[in-house]
Amino acid sequence: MNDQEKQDENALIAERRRKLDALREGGNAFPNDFRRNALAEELHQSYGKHEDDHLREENVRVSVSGRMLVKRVMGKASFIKLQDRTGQIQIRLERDRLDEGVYQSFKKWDVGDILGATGSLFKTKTGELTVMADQVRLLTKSLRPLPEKFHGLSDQETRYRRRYVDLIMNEESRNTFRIRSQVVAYIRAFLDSQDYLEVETPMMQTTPGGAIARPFKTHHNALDMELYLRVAPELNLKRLTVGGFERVYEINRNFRNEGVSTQHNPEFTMLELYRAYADYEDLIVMIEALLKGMSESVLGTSRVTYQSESYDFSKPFDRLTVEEVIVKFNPTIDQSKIRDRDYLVSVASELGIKIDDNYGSGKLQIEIFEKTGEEQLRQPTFVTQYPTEVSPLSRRNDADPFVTDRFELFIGGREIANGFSELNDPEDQESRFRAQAENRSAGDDEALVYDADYIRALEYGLPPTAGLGLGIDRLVMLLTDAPSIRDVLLFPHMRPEILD
RNA sequence: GGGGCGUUAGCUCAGAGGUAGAGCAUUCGGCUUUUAACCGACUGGUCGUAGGUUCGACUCCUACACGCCCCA
Repeated sequence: MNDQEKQDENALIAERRRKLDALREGGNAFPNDFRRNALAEELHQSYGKHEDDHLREENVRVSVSGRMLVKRVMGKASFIKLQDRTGQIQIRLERDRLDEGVYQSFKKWDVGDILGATGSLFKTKTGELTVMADQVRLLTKSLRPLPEKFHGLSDQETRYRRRYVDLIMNEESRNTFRIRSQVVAYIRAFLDSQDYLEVETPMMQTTPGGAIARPFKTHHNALDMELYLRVAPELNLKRLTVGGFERVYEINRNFRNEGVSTQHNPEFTMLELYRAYADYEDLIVMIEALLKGMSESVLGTSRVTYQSESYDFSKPFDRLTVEEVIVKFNPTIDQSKIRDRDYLVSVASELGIKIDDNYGSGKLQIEIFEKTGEEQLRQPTFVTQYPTEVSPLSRRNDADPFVTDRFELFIGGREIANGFSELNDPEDQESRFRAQAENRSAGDDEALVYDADYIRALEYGLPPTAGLGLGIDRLVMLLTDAPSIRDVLLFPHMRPEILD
C-alpha cells in the first residue's frame, strides 16, 4: 500500500497502519511464541472469592491473552481488559513494573489489539480480580477500530455481514451459537445412546430428493450434467434402512429455492432420522423426551420462553388432527362436509386461497389449515392425520386411507418437526410418485420427482419404519429467543455487499 | 412479487429548503486502583447511489441499491 492509498483510507485505519509499520521495523510484528496458561473464566472461578491479601501472599503467577476491549490509561498506570474465549480478565499495567520502554509502547496500542500478559493476581479496592502485569506483549495489531464500547454493534446488517465483529462485541450472540452447538451435541448423544448410526448422504443429486419443495440446480462440468442440491435426504436414508441400518440419522444442510424471511434461509439444517419397527406414535414420544432433556440440559429448565410466550417441555404436548384444527379455527364450518371437495373449494375461496384445478380435498384441507390454523398453534402441538394427497411418502392410516399416519409439531405457530410412519408398500409408493409426476407436468415445480431406484429399493423390502425431520435452526431460535432465523445462522444468506 | 420503514463521522444517534451536530473512538496534553474512568484541547462527513425540482437540496420528488418488518 503506497502513501497515497494510505491517505485515502479512513484516518483511523491509516493511523493504525502507521503503528503497524513501526512494529514491523521493530522486528516480528506478528509473533506466535506467546503461550498462556490461564483463561479468564477459570481465574474467576478459582480465585474470584479470594481476598486480596491472600492472593498477594500466594503470589499466583498467570499468563493470559486475548483481545483488549477496555483500555483506561491514568498516567503511569493503566487498567485494561482482555477477552478470551471464556470471558474477560482485567490487567493492571504500571510503568515501573515493566521493562524499560514497554509502558511507553503500550500507550500506543489500541482497543482491539490482541495482547499477552504475565503477572500475579490481586484484587482492586472494588474487589475485581486483576493481573498485575510484569510482562505484556502485543501479539496481533488490529487495524480496524471496534464499535463503541457502550452501545456496541447494534446495526443488524453489519452484525450479519461481519459476524466476527458481532461475536467480539455481543455476548448474546456468542451465547446463541454456543447453545446451537450444544443442541446439536445433545441430539447426537441422545441418538447415539439409542444405537442410531450417524451417516452422511449426498448433497448433490441427480434428482432433488424426497420433499415437496423447489430445488437449486447446479452443473457438473466434467460430467456435463445437471445436478440438484438436495431438498431432503429422506430417500437416501430410507435406502440405508432397506440396507439394514435400522436406526440412522443425519444432521446436515438442505437447500430450498424459496423466499428468504425471518423463518427461511435458502440452506438450513435438519435432523432426519429413521427407525425400523416403530411408528409415528413412537416418534411423538421420542420428540417429547428429546425436547425435555435438551432444554433441561442446555437451558437448565424445561420451561422455554420465546418472544414472551412460555412453553412447557416437561409434559406431553397437545394433539389435534388436521380436521380438528380446521374445525377449531373455523367454527362455522360444516363438519359433515369436511372432505367434500366442492364444499372445501367454496370455503377456501371465501378465505381468499388461490385454488388450482388439480387440488383434491386433501390439498384443500391443508390450504385451509395453513391459512387459518397454523399460526394459532402456540403451545407445543402435534397435528396428526395429514391427508394422503399431500403426504406422498407417508403410510396410509389403516382405518382411514384418506389420511396418513403422519404428524407435524407446531410451537409458537411454526412447524418444528414433521414425521410419519413410512410408506413401505412399493406399489402404493409407485402410484403416489405417478400422482406427483402428474402434478409436476401440470406445472407444480415443487412436486416430487419420480425416483425409480427408490421404488426398486422398496421392492427389496423396507421394514416397517418411522421417520422424522426436525428443523435445527427453528429449534435453536426457540431456545435462544431469537426472532429471526438469521440470528441463529453464523453467516445468514445476504445479497452481496458492495466493497471497493 | 406488493406495502411500510430505514440508510447522516469508525460506532451509537440527533437534526433540517439557507455554512453538518452530539457522545464514544482517534490525535495531543494531564493523571499510579479504573469500572461507559476523569479533566483540557483538537480532529474527523461525497448526509446510500443516480437523476429531477429549486436562486439554493443532506432536507422535497423519481428511480435504483442494500437492510429491517408485514403481506402473498
